[in-house]
Amino acid sequence: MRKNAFTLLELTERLGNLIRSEMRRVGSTYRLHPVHLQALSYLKQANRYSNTPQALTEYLGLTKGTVSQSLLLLYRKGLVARYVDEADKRVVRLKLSAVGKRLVKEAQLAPVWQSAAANVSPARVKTTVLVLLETLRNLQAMHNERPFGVCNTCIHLQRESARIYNCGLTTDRLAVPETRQICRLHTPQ
Amino acid sequence: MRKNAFTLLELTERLGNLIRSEMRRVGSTYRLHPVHLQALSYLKQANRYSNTPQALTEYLGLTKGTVSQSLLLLYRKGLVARYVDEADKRVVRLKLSAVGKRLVKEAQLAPVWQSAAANVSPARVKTTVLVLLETLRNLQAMHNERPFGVCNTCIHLQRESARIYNCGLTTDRLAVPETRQICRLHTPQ
DNA sequence: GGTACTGGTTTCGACTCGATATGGTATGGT
DNA sequence: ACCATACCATATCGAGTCGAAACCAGTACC
Repeated sequence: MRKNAFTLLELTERLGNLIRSEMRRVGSTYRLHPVHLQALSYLKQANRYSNTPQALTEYLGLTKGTVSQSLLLLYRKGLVARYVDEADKRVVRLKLSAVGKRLVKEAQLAPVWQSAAANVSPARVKTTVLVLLETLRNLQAMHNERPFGVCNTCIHLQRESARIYNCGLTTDRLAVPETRQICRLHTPQ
Repeated sequence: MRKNAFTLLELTERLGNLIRSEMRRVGSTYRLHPVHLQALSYLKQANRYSNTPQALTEYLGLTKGTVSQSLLLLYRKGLVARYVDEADKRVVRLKLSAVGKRLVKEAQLAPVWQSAAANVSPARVKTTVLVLLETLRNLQAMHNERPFGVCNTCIHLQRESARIYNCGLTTDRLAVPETRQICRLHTPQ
C-alpha cells in the first residue's frame, strides 16, 4: 500500500498546517508564535531530567541557538523562570511561572479537536492513535531522535511497592505524579 | 473517549513537527523553507481553478501578503512562472517551471514515510487515513475553510461518457488527468 | 594543569508572517 | 458613461524565527 502511506503523509501534513494556523490564531492574543505555545506546553509536562533548553531543543527539532532566542522571549514575558542547576552549573533549569501555567490552560486547542473527532468510533480512534504512534517511533528511530514518552511505557521504570517507583537508568526515586510526565530518556518497551 | 482525542492531537502535532524538520533539512539544500516546498508541491497538483495566489493562500492558511512574498522568492529563483489571466486581468496564474517540477520530484519526503509505515497492516493504515480525513473535514468545516480535494470525490463532477467529464459548478469540460488534480472548489459528497 | 568536551548564549543574515496601505480590475446601479 | 464598491494582488514595515558559527563558561579526562 504505497499509495496509502503517501496519503497518510499528506493528511498529517495538512492537519499539521491546520494546527499551526490555529496556534497562530490563538497565540496572536498573547503575541506568541506557534513555537512558543509548543515550548510552554512541553515545559508544563517535562520531568526533572527534561526541563532544560537542551531537551526542549531535541523535542522541537530545532537548533539550540534558535531555542535560546525563543526562551529569552518567554523569559522576558515572564512566562518561564530560569535558574542554574546546582550540581552542574552549565545546565539551566526551566519552569513555567504561574502566568505561564495559566496561559497554557487558556490556549488549549484540545476542545476543538474533541468535537472534530466526536463522531468517530472510539475503536477507530484507538487504531489511529496506535498507527500514528508506531509511525512516529519509526521516524524518530530513523533520525536517531529521542522518543520522549512517559514513564508508564518506559523500559527503565521499576515498581518498588504500591506507591514507590524507581528509574533504573538514573537510579532515582520517582514520585507518582512524576511518572506521568514526559522524559527525554524514555526508552519504549 | 476524550483522552484519545487529545492524544490524537498531540501525535499529529508531533508528526507535523517532524515533517517540518524533515522539510527544513531537505529544503536547506536549495535554500528553501518548508513553506516553499509546500507551495511548490501544491502548485504541482493544482487544477486550473486553483493555480492562483489566492487559492494557495487559502490552502496554506496564511495571509495573502505573506504568500505574495514567498511567491516572489520562488519566482526569482526561477521555480514558478507567473502570468496574468486573460479573462480577468486581476488574477495571476501560477505554473511550475521545468526546474520547479524537477525540484518537487527530488525533494520528496514520501520514501521515508513508506518505510516508516511499512510494518503496519494495510487495513489499519486505511482506517487511519479515513479517521484523519474525517477529522480534517470537520476542522475545516468549523473554520469555514475549503476542503481542497480531487474531482473523484466531488459532488460537482459529472461523467458524460467514458472519457468525458464535466464540472457541474463551472460547467467546464474536464480532461481526464485534470480530474486527478486538487481543486479549491471541491465539495465532498 | 592542560585539553577536549558540553550546555548555553550571542551575533549575523535570510526569511516568515501579519498589518496596513496601495494600485489595478471587475461589477452593479443609476 | 459614470461612480461606488468589491476584489486580486503587490509593497512596505516591524517583530520574530531559524540555522550557522563564534563564543563562553563549567566539567571531565588524562
